[in-house]
Amino acid sequence: MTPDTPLPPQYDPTGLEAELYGQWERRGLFEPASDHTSRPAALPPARPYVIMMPPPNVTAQLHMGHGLNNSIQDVLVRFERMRGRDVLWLPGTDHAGIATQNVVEKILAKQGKTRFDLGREEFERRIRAHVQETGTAILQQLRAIGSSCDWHRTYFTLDDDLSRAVREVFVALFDKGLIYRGKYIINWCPRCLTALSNEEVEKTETNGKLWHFRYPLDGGGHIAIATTRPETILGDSAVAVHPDDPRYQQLIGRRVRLPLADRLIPVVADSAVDPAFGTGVVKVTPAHDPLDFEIGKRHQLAQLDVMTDDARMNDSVPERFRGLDRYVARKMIIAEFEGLGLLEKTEEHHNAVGHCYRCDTVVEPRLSDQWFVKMKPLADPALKAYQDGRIRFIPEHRGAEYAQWMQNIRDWCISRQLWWGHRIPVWYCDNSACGKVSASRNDLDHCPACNGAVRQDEDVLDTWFSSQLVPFSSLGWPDQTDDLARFYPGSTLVTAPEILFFWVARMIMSGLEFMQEVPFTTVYLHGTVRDTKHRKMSKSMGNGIDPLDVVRLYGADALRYTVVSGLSVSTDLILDPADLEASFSPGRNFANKLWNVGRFILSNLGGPVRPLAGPHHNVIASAELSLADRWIIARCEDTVREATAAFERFRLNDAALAVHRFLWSDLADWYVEIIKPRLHGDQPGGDVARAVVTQTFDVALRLLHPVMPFITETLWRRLPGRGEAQSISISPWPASDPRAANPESLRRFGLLQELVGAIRSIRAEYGVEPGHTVRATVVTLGEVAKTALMHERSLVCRLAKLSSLDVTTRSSEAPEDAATAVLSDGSAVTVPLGDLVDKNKECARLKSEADRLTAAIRAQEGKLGNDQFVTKAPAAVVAQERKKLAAWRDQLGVLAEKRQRLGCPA
RNA sequence: GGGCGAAUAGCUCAGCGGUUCAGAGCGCCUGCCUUACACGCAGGAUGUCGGGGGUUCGAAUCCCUCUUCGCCCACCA
Repeated sequence: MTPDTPLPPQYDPTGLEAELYGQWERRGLFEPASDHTSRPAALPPARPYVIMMPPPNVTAQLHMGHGLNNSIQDVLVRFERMRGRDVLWLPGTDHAGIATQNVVEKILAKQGKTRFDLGREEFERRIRAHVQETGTAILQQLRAIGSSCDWHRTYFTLDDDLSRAVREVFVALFDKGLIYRGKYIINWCPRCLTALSNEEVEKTETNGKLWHFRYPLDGGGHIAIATTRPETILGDSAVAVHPDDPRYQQLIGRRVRLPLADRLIPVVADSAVDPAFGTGVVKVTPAHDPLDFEIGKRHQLAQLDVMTDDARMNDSVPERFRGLDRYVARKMIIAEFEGLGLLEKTEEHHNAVGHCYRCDTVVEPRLSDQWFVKMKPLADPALKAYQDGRIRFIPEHRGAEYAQWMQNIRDWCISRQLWWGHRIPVWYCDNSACGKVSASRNDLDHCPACNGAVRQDEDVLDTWFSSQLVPFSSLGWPDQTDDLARFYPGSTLVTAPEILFFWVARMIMSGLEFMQEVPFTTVYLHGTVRDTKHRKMSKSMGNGIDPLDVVRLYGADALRYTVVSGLSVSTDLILDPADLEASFSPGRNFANKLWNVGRFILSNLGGPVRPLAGPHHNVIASAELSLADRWIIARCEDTVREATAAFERFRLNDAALAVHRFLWSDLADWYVEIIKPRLHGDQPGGDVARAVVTQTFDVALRLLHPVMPFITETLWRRLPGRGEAQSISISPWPASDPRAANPESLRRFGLLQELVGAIRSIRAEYGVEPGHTVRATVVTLGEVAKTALMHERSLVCRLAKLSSLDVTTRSSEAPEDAATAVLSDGSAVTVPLGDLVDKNKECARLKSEADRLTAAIRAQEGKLGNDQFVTKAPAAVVAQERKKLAAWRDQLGVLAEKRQRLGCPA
């Protein structure tokens, strides 16, 4: 669409948005280059504004969560760009180890194959091919919603550069003694066949059972234990009681015969046992429970692993259990205990069971050799950064969560038994006499100690190990690049609270460790997108909304407006997947309204617009300005201040709504209506009106641009003196100009609006035909108000459809039989009844209304006179019915009074 | 089991530490195709601001308590 094409009456974003985005991108407007001559002078501080996109999974499709997150980021980015900051918004994708591997394994499964059939190299190749195919989709989709990222700096966490950073970090931490390998209880996903970090386990409250079993004591008698996981009984290597528990003193040191397994195990005393839980006796299974593991260590107990990788019973258990799934084994074990008369009782018990965050399988605590990062030394500075105020959270209370996690941090299990990811850069010497373990930045082909053969660790690193580095790895670190110097640290991080610990906290820790500075100063955690039942939107639940559908049907601007105006700090965004119209039509309607105000203004400019005086882009009060002119300028100024402050405080909804109110309620509904005659030459002041409307509209477009970039760009370019060569996205942010503020005009015009509204109200109440004019008299409280109103008499007459307007300070001059309304300044407006109603028709109408009411009152009286109703119905209902009756009686009184005043026949 | 947040019109939410704060959008009702817009214009109805108690001249707004939702954390087997 060229600037000369006439604008159609309905805004249609189709095609237009993509075209504009292409132009912006081609012109490099989203790059932080400083050579845009048209870029406004930077406001202090001149530090670049850097925002780091939470990297979506490389194979992900855009969903509403992305839509929300990126809309917010883009609003902030565009706002700061217009304010003259050197802006970098760095986009990227995450290789998402487990998730991506799962996707490709699923595809393989359809062909009846597993990754083991293909072998590691071939499998990796397949994943790469898959990523290649789908990998750019999501970044392309981000363009569709207008995200103004710098696509030249796009990163992928498995890129060579970023992989180099990963090795650097691993080796540095290893050398510092902060990375170690060891055999501990870790969370194992029996479906993904890998270890998980604590954060990757989602605890869900489940209604389970607590079984009480009897273990026979060696030498007679028995002892009762309680467990939620009978299948691990076969791995028990002791029974523990609290050392001070008087009930069990004599048992300590004795032995019990473990049923089914038929082994003798000791009764030990350990203060980790809670005497109040269950029977006060706990079975100790060091290989399958973290607490038992600790107890086992203290008492040198055997660690007996009874399960396979995929959570079936292994060969260390009696033959009849071997190969059974853990839950089948559980049932069988319970049944056998029962058969032996050793099941004492079964209690209902609810506890939190861990699930894999990728596949939702119940996680098995399991003894395993894994790599860990010692977190305490990294967490302490990160906690301090928050306590010192170097990092702030929005909303603030999220900071407490962060602090709590940092204070109770546990070591991070970073090895994953996957094939898709950064392979752990550790080589083991095959020479058993040497056995050196080397972490290395470069691949090793021989042992640095003994020169013998080496083999690399088979495992890969947790995806988040690389994600945590992107604030600097994406800028070229470990090299000291110009980008790194210029853009680290960043400014704001915008993300969902779900990944506060996965990602945000770890970025802060690694940033402090390797860059000696926090990676960003503000963490804005926004809400979650939910459906009308407040369930989180997700593809698997089938309650998702595809943002691209919304873009197609309503436009990206409508999507962004909906999201931004509907989300306040610390609340969730509720959308109805079954009714897109309800959710997104307000945004579309606003875009269309804007479009039509724009069309109207543009088509009435009639040539070059005379610029008004003033250094800023706001127009300044001058003698030629009418009350309405001064009012809209003052409202515009208020809106500039309000929107700017709101954006600065992350209150994007407030900003959006402020501009919405200005454009729709003030500019369109009042100001444009008021200046129509002036524009059409019926009244003087046309030039002034054109100048004022153009400049206030220009300001409003710029204020709205961060939220609705496409439509504002389209309209803005058509304003006088502009063209395709210019872009609103790099136009200066509207400056506040104190001279434009005008409380007196706001007050006066407010009264005028009230007056017009009051007269319209009266007209509507009496059902006056739209084309019919009436007379009105305003009684003001003083001469000042009278004079002021006299100035605006013709305006009020037009807006309220009056044939005449008298203004007086004497109430005696108001008509006797009249409808009256009192305004907030104490003045009163009256309209003679004779103008409002046709006497005969009105009398008839009042009569019939009164008759209807009388009948209703009789019926109601009957109802309330009925004892059955009064005694049987709920008190609230009776009260309500009584209230109704009273209201009708009052109404009847009012009607009677009206009839009397009109002089209707009785 | 700890910690935190929320409860305001039928729906989604504002109301930013007391005194034009009882609001917006959607929905609903009435009337209008008024030469920018029916994705619109004008007018209108609706809430003892979750329950109870307290502080105060005055509270949706501050304090206490209860109820109901939601989130985070947690090795009670």
